[in-house]
Amino acid sequence: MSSAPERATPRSRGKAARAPLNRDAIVTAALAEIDAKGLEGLSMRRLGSALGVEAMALYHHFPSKGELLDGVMERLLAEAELPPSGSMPALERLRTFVRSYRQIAIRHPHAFVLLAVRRFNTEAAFALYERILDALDEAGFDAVHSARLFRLIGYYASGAGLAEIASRSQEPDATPVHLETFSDRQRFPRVAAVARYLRANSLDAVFEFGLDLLFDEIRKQAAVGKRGREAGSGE
Amino acid sequence: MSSAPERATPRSRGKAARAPLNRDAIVTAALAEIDAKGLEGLSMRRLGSALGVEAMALYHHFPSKGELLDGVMERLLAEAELPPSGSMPALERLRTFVRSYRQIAIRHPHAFVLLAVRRFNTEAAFALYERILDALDEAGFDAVHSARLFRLIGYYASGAGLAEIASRSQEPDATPVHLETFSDRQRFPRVAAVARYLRANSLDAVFEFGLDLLFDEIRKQAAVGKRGREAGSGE
DNA sequence: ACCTGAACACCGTTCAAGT
DNA sequence: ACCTGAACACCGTTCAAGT
Repeated sequence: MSSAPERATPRSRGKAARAPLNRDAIVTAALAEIDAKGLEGLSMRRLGSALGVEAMALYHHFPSKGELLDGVMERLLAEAELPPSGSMPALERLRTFVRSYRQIAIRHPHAFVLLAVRRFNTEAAFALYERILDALDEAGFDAVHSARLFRLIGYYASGAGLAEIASRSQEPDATPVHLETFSDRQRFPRVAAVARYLRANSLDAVFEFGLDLLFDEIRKQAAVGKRGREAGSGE
Repeated sequence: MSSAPERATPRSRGKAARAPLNRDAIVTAALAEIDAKGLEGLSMRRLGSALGVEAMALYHHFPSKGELLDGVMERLLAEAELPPSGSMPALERLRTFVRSYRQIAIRHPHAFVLLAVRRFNTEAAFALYERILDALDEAGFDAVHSARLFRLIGYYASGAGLAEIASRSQEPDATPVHLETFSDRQRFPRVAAVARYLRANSLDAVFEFGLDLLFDEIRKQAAVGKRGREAGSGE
């Protein structure tokens, strides 16, 4: 989805007649590059030549690689789905959000690391925060509990996404022991016994289990103690 | 506390009379470098000169920077505390583990990212898995539920650790909007209302809240449905 | 306004050589 | 066995210059 970069001239096929760059087009190319070659595979020089331009041209649109990566984060975040108020109960909307957040990791395993590691400091991130906190408010939670559940949901979504990446992708330069194929029953019998349920193809079930557990508890909290149940050590 | 690197000669003070390098000493220096200057600040060249050696000497002990980073991960993991069986109830031991895992993030904010982003493929990681799964077994869970709770606990621990990093450290190259000082009540009123409970100094309370919520639910599962309650879609 | 070219100060890693 | 030196193929970014 999201905005397609507009081509100014109809004759933009040779690199001579290229339309002028813009931030959207650069972010699109950067995400494609990361998806294809990994986060380490993105360099300003390679990105430039993918766009038919010298690397230094990019600095006219982004002051640094860091801000370009923030742009990629915003693009990823735009793939998160939080249904509008009224379409379904608040907690169901949040559940949908967490599911869609995990899907970002599955669709963009290399780029998702950015969401886990870099600060969310962009406008789009704050707009998303606002909507999540709105849903928690709608579910009846006060500021203290909204903050706590916001964090809890975030921890789970982030951890689940990272687990997808770790389970499905291979770090080529790492020590060669693999959970997927693990079977040393002598030394790690418990790991061997459980390994088959830890594999990547079990992650869907594991994720839904955890999500149910979390939201069951959240629902209970919403029904019982919400609004005004102070619980110390706020600041 | 882990092994101190042995100095072979008593007269090792000039760089001429340096004791021969070993993996432990290199990992110690690498972690110190990461703690001091961040993950991007670690280069084989700088690490070499910190050890009084050419960068290329390190390749005699580690085949690549990736395997060195695996060594740093093992060192970090050694700081995780999982009390021995019998010292306290199994679920309390796991709770202690999650708390200590978060402390790794607080002590080593830059290096912790490695634990979140790289695969755990080392011996030490598998040994830790084994002990966690042992505790879950002791608490009465079968293989399916052990796997699910193993993941759930991992997601929470990982997410909580990353939140510590994101909240406390500053990415200098990022877009300059900060939650810590946020107060745009016009555009993001809910964020503004909750911001004070999302700040870094609230994270202790938030973490303990989530931990209680998680382990309350885990305890209930252990009491009721454990051992043999199959729940579909295993493989 | 938008982009280029050269340069600066770096990277990880290979490879042959030294002791 | 352990380390060095030179080299290769890269980096992000600055700066002056071009159109």
